Amino acid sequence: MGKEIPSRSEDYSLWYNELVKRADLAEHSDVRGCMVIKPYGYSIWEKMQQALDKMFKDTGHVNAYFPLFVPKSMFEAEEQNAEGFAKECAIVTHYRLKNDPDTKGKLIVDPEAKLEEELVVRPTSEAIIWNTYKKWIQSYRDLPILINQWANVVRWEMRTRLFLRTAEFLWQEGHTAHATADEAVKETIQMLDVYAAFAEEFMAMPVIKGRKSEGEKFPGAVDTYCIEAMMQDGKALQAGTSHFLGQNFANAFNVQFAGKDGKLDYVWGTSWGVSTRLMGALIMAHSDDDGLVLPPKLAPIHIVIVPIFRSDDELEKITEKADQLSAALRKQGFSVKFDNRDTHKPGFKFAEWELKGVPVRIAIGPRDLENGTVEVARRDTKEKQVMKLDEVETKIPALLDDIQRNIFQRAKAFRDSLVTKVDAFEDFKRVLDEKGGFVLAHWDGTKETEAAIKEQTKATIRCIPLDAVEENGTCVYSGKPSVRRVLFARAY
RNA sequence: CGGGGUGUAGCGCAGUCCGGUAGCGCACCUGGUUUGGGACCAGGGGGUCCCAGGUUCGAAUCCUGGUACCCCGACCA
Repeated sequence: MGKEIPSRSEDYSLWYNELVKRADLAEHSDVRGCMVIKPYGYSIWEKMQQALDKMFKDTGHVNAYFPLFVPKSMFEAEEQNAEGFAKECAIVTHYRLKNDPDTKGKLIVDPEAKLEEELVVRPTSEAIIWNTYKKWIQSYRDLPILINQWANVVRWEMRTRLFLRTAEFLWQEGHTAHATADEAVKETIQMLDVYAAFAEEFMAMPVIKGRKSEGEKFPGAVDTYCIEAMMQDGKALQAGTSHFLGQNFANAFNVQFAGKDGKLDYVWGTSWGVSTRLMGALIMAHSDDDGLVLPPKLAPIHIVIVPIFRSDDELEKITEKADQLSAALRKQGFSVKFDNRDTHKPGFKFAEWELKGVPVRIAIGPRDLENGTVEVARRDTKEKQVMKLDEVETKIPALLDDIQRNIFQRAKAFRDSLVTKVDAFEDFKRVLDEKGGFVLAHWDGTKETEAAIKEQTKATIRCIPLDAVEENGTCVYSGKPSVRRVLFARAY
């Protein structure tokens, strides 16, 4: 293993790939398009899951689990959705292998074990879930249904990248059913708000909430809402989506309920999800050329204590102090690692824990023992300070809070600096090429213009921001009238 | 799925053009000296050269096919 990872400015993609591997987050498996999420990476995902799961529960949702396999006929029931995903579905056609009669020790698919009906490996679960909801819903008294599931899904991607796009990925998908359109829309927006709050408060990643254009929305949805984040290379990343499904799936699966007046009506639906892609967002939003920078709220290890010693005797004395300090910090709910390996020098450990993004490092050496101090270093700014040993346990919580806040502020200042209003198409192209980031521009609302802009600039409409101000203008491409600016960017 | 590149020790790479004993750095093991920002010296272990065929006395090297990954495009969370 070399010492340095490639720098962001030299090769951003290489920096990202190397960082993911070197920080022990994930690696490519020998299965095409699929990755292994390693323990350190998975523990960050678990932190995300815990925070999100609590937010879902707090808003009245419960968890359940639906099958991985969806019969093809069930999958194709909602046509828009089926068409949208058709090109990237894995399909199970057989249920048995047998010994190859021609080659000893090899197996072949048993041609006699062909399934009556093929099974689609879920790229998303609307079909099986609405097929199930049909059995659960008769009356308005059965509504709403507010269910989430944590699951894996498969989308057969042509080109994959660790965390950002893999053939199989982990996510959560919420699927709710409501008696009125109004209630379903409120649910859609509520979950968008949950995602935005999670991104900003836990991931320390500022996001822009908005609605997708017709061309970018989820197949099968009436409206798709999203949160859009900005990465350090000036490309946007969709970090979460929340869909108002209207009655599309209820229609497709014939899910009706009797209202108070006894009349039958189709059920209104929503679905919403975030995936392990958030890991990619987290990495690209904050990390630097020395490695990961993790917000304390998602860091598996908050504080690492590194002893500096020459003799066993010194280590013993330092260990005593470190153990006391660890106990006091753990009591406050922090995760503390005492790195007492005698096989590596302190400098090596400093670099390694920086690579892994541990927010706070405490070094204790012979000088500190004499003076009753420790050296405290923060990962986000790399600043060091000497602290009285007996003050550490009271000062660390504020320091971690400050790191969490600072990471967010830094990301927000960066993001804000990359939001540019433009009115002329020449400027539009120039800003994308020279500066990158988000471009706020007027759009005439047609898919032809959207497609033409994408064709010529590689930029897509990321969203129509929910807080967009109503202002009269002319479309940056066609010159036709427009009433608000929309958010463009090149995106992951 | 199209264009380009790469696959050689755990990791990063040289060797391939021009066929002839498989190398380097890091990591690993042993011993010693070290330890406040990625230690040093000495010794040592480790290889189906991506896979399958072919050419050849002989293939990491040449030929054919396959496969995986990376970059650029198209598609997409």
